[in-house]
Amino acid sequence: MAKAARESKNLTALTTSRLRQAGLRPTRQRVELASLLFRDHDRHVTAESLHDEVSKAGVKVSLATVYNTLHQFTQAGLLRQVIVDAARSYFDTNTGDHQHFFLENEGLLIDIPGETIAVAGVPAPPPGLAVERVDVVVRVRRA
Amino acid sequence: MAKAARESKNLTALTTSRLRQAGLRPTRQRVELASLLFRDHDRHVTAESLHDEVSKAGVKVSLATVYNTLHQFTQAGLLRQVIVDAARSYFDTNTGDHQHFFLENEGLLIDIPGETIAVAGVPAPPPGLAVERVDVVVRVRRA
DNA sequence: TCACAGTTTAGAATTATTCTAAACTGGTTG
DNA sequence: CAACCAGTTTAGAATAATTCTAAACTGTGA
Repeated sequence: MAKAARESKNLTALTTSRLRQAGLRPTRQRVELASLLFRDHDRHVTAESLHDEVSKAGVKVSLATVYNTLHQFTQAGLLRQVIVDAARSYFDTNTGDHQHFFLENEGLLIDIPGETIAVAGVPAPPPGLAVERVDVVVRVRRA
Repeated sequence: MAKAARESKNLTALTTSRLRQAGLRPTRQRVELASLLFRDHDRHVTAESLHDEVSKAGVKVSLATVYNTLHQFTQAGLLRQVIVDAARSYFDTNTGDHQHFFLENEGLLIDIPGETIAVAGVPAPPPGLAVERVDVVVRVRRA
């Protein structure tokens, strides 16, 4: 077996067990999307961009499935949704504690490691409410 | 002239000059929307919510005009757009330095004064980019 | 009072996203 | 290993927020 094929098989096997552990049936589509997504640990995709990517790779997956899958992965804790743009939703393969630069012009997200930024003085939330997350978005533009 | 009418006339006059200063022609619709918006200094509205409010007040303004006006006011620096919800855009009458609690369940925004929260350690942006704003959103839920 | 640039508007158009109902497919069972 | 079925995928319709368009209207300066 050629090296590339061996690696691909390996990736598929890894992805499959990762999905199973997350309680998701490893269907062809989910394995293919997950393989693309989790190849790198700091990817930021849009439903549209991921659909383009998977399509260009010659794989046939409907846009509806991409949406479904992104939401399922998010619920399973494999992805995190990032809300920075009124026009579309981003999903981040980095689910750990971290923040973002957002390039408003290009619609590009860049991770800022969690230890880098410190947010002090967050007041106690109104009674009966629990803090779920503190998001910091550093909006930047081409000067 | 009755007290209420006198106050209303006063508000209208104030609003009118405020709009003129912002370089916006004080049309009936703009004056009416501005009067509602800037009565309080910490309002958070949605195009839909503002349109409902103005309609219930018996004023006839189209939804398209509400959208136009919110964007014009934002460009003129009278409002600030807040992006916290993938489903809709919020506009904030507080344009100063401050942050927000966002009640995910209710879709409600609450201001956190600018001095309260301190963000330290924001890294220099990638070359050629300038920081435009640092947004902090404290997402909370009913416990 | 006139004229016109700037506004408003109804309704169509657009765009991201979700829904629906029918076809399909992993995984399990006999 | 064949049949079954709950869970998935899909095309296309539906939805919802927002923007666009072209025609009617209105402040404002002369």
